Amino acid sequence: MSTELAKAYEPREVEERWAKEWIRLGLFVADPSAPGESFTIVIPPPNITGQLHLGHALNNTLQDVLIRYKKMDGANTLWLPGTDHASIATQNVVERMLASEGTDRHAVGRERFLERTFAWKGEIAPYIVAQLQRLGASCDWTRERFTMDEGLSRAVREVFVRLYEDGLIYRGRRLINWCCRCGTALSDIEVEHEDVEGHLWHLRYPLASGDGHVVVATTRPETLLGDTAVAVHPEDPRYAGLVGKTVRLPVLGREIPLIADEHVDREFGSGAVKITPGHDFNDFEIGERHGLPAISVIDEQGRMTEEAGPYAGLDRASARERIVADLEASGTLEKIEPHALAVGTCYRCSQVVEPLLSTQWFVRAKPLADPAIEAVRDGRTRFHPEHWERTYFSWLENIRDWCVSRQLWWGHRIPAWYCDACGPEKVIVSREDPPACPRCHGPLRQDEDVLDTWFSSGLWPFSTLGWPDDAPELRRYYPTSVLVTGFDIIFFWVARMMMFGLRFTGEVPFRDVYVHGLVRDEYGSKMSKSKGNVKDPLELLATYGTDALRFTLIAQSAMGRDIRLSLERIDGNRSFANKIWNATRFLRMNLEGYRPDAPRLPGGPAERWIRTRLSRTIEEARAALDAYRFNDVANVLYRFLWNELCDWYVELAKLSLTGGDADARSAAQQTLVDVLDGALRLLHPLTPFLTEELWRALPRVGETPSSIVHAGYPRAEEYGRDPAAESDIERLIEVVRAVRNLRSELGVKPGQEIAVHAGEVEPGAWATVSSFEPALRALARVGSIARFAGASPPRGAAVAVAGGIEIHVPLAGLVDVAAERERVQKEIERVDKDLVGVQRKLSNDDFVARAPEDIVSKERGRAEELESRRALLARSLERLVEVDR
RNA sequence: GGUCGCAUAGCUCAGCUGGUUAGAGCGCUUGCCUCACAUGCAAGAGGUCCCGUGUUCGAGUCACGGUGCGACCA
Repeated sequence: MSTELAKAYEPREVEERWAKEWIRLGLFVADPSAPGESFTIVIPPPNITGQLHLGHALNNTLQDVLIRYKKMDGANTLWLPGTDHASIATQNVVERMLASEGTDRHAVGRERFLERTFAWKGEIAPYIVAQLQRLGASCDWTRERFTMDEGLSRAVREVFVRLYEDGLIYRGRRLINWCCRCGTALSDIEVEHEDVEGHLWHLRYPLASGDGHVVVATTRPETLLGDTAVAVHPEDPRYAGLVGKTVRLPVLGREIPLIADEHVDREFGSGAVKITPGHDFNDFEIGERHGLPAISVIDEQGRMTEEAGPYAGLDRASARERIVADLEASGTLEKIEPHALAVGTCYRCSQVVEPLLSTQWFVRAKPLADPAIEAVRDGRTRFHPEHWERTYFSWLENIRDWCVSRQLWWGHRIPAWYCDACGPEKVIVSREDPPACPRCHGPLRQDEDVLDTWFSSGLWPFSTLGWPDDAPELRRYYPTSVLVTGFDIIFFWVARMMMFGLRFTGEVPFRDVYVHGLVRDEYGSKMSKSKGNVKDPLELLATYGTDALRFTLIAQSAMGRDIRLSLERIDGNRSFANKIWNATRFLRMNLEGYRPDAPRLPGGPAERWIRTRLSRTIEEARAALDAYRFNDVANVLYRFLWNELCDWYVELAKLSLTGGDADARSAAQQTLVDVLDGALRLLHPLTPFLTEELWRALPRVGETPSSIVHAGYPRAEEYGRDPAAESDIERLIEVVRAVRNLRSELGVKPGQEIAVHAGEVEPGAWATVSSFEPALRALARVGSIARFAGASPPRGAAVAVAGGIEIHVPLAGLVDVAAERERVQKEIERVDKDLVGVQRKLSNDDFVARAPEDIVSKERGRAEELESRRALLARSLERLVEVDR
């Protein structure tokens, strides 16, 4: 209290101090036994692959807003933080490190590789936590979790075993997506489709009978070696007589059948397609239907297998070149056309993915998906904005079995064991590591593979709370209240959490899902390292301050929209922080004689007005927060603090503070203190650092609480409502604006006082306006304001109508009359334009007859007002003409 | 090919269940270092609300069609 505030807000020191202090105070440590309604958020755990980006900044800012709001409002809150092991992504990072050291994981060995990766995690996780803390994230840091923690790993095992026991997990040989670079299977959604300009090769497959050929079109000629049929549409007249015959496969000479299948697209190419069940998902299904063999001609390294005959050992790309050349030489190649196609690529390394036959573990998805669909249909979980549920449904309704095994080392090892003596079919799946084969007591070999990262992420909302144990945290904080996340992981994560949550806890994992947009650059492009348009959040924090960045992200978070982050906007909000800082500074400079414990005085209209405005603002802010309308919260608070409190109340309060009336001074001081107190609390969830610092600088009775968080979220009732004061001050503001406008347009010098002659347009307006004479003097440099008698305003005056009065400013010596005439003429034209619109409405009988009464009378009132204004301006114009004569 | 979203001031965007004079920030113009703040104060200019049709007394807002952009799925 004793030290003065600096002239401008310097965020850095304040942020560093409070980030530490909040943790030291244990402000956000959850207590399951404490009272209050539970409000829980589990953090979308950042991957331990590196530093956070602006998407994380947005995601965590929004969560923090909700948690701080609920915490202040008395809820028993828990925001549980943590990190994700991100098996494939993290393994790639560590493998790159090894590569730069000239070695690789196979040389290092599994055990040392895992040690190395845990060491990496040990470095990165604290760094991520520090970044979140820097952002102001009010997580319960004592409960930080990591997806590979012991407890969470136990949950993973429990789920795997139970699903296996329930027949929902099985091991099988099927076509899967294989990333040759990462050396692992991927699930369907881990494959991204990239549009590329490719080719369509038209190939002649001779009929085995020797009489002619069939032309097939393909985008992947090298897979021809694995063809086991050629398919046409059953109703395609071009091939009517050929179905059932056989064709001879070029190069290899294998005889394969010509079959008919309804799924063949007659429009594609020649209408005949080669069927390669071993390397194409559609072909695999056709193959199943027709009992065709599946041949693998490409292996896990992306090389041609022995089945590929003369091409064995070549990689996919060179095999294609060679085959095309050979086909051309043999006259098999009819033509090549350019063709756009979507190739599947690995979402972690962007290499082209190869469909391969492989033995993997699968989760039977449908029985899990159905309850997850139902829970959203009946509203147990709601999406905000709602339309995201369509995305959710469309995926779950078409879900296919989920390949969960990964040929990686970093992750949860699959709890399955094999006994070489008893044979590969005898699989043992167990919660505990089995010591020996239960049949032959021989040694067991654990499955080498790990589980898909999303398998453990799917358990996050309850595994972090102690499940499968019956933990107090689980009882108190589950189901969680809201999940805040980006739409890009609705499939990966949200849907999986729903499936697992319902299956294993019987309840939805969260009541609400708030889906925010992506943070893009100012041109709307996705930020990506390859484009080089990534902005480092830490850099932005350092330049503009955390609160400014947070406020900007919040203000831009309109439901259902991406965020284009512009530096200008952050800069503007840096000014906003400075503005609030200075308002508080102003208050502290005017506290002399202020007694915190003195009874509150009612104050004048200005005091009652700003309290009313705050009360309404509180109501709006709360409603917006409750509905996740983050941008509305930001806008409402910005407007109140800057455009009402600073622009008007502080200016009005200056009069009372220096006017010599002790009560008026006290009332102004009290109001400034109370309103600022409420406004800072109201704003705290958005800009925690600034508000915490300033709030503690307010004078108060007794000891200052350790944090603004304990001060309660403002309630509208705290500030009361006074509609009369509200309309009076609005009147004043209108008049001040009108006079300033006249001054500006007339080019009156800023310092020069002017006389105002007023006439009353609305009954009672004069009494109100004239009572504000000191304010008019201070805010509009009105030297004197007097009511003119009857209907005889002064000659040669500029005129305006505002706040229910006519305002006449005599021009004598101020301005040239011709310019003023022009101004009035323009004003008349403007009024005319509005008047025409209103009159057209009123002359429409349908409107008068059918529109609601209040709308019609509103329009009538407007017409009257415009007409009288027009008449006034016209008279004024006449008198200006007279002056000229 | 299917689905979804977006199109409003020079730029970035608000505008809920159809009814005000269509708003904000930045930028721009003009004037001010007025004793909290030049990260400021005051005033101002700037819009065929993408196009068309329809529903309605009334459409930026609702419906349908089109155009353009983006995303997701196949």
